[in-house]
Amino acid sequence: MSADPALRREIPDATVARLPEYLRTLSRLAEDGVLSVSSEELAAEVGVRSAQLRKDLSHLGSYGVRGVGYDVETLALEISRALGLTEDWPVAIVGMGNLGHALASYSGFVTKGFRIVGLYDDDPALADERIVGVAIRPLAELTEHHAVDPIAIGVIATPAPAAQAVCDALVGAGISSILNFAPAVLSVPSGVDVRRVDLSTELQILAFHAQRKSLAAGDLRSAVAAP
Amino acid sequence: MSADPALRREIPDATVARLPEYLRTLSRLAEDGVLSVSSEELAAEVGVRSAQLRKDLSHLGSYGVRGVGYDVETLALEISRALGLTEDWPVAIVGMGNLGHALASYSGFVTKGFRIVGLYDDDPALADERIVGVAIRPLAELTEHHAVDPIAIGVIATPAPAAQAVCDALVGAGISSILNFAPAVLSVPSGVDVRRVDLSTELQILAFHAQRKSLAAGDLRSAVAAP
DNA sequence: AGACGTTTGTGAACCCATGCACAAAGTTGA
DNA sequence: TCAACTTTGTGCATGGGTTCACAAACGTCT
Repeated sequence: MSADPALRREIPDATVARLPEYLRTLSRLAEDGVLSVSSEELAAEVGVRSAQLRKDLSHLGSYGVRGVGYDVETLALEISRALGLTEDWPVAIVGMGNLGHALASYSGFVTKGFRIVGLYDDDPALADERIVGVAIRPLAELTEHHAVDPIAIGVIATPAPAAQAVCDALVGAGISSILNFAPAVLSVPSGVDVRRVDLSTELQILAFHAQRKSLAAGDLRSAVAAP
Repeated sequence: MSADPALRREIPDATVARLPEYLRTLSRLAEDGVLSVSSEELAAEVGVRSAQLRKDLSHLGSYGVRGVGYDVETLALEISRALGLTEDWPVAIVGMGNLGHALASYSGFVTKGFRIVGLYDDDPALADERIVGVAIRPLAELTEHHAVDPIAIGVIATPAPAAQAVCDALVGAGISSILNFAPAVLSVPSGVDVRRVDLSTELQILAFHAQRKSLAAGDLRSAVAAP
């Protein structure tokens, strides 16, 4: 009777960030032949509180059955729909160094919905190499390519100094969703969505906590000062 | 007169997550010969509000000068200290497929403080290959290696099904900081710190927002229901 | 020396996210 | 059919994080 809440209500960012994890776990359960899960069980698998899981799911609609739990198949489908994975998302990768190669051949990349349609690099040494059936082309051909076969998401896998120029090229071609692996802050017009994945940032955060642990563990060299 | 606040106070997680970005930007400014920045300028570079930057920095101590700003060199050093980057962090990578290779040769990896001391993979085809001067060894040698030349951080770059076993091996050897690139939730004893980086999660979040944008942009097919 | 302009550091208000606890709703079994 | 049990969906309280706004502190200029 009521419209799909995923299209009408606002889904909090924190929830959206967890939906892929729920979906992945549900897919695994489905493969294992599990038909139904309770919020308690699923939450335990994913590593969150059951109340949080239920509240997250409530933002997409009411797909559970009280006293029973959630149908695995149905819930997976509804999360896929909410995330937009029932559509097809053509992806282009710019920068085919080590990281670009790894991304292009990463199997998890090709999972539902995502499809690599373009690989770009200006290095002539890479020209016309093919990865997963897609040729590597110079970046200048991006706009032309995009006009023929539209790209929804651009992935930047270049060194940091080139990232802003590549980003400008992507935005200029009309791409408004960008995943940036370069350690650089990109400035983009409003309406363009950038997410950054940064290895060294993650390492530094780990280092911070490791340092905290080692200091807490009775390393009294640091107790330099007193009141 | 007072002790280093970084060692006495608690630094919020949200702040810690931003410190690497501040540090990177400060390093770039230092290279460009900039001696001093205001919170307003630095915040603009990083893409945060100046009040947030000041509050973040206030957690490490009081290193600014009112009416002037922050000394670039000093602030970079203090952030490095807070993050623990004045120490040396030996890193091991497990899983030398495409991603492992890319990580090992990633230049940003070797930046201050981090040093690759071990590469592991059980595939005999990779045995004794060397990357950046480090040999690839079978995972069974991890514990022995760790005893001789301690490893602070373990990086998991294997396929998802192998991730938990690798994680158990790392934890068993005594490593308590883990960076996980496999799309799997790892269960670890308390005291072990795991951070996950997942490409397909990031893509799915982008897809969600892209879908939202296209729905909002006058795509009225979806306006199915009305009161 | 003193007034003025600038910028930091932080108290206070707001906002979002998490976790608790329970009523509502469904199933199962007698 | 009805009672007992299970599990969802959610109102409410709690806690962190972000932003505002301003007093305190510093340099500069006269």
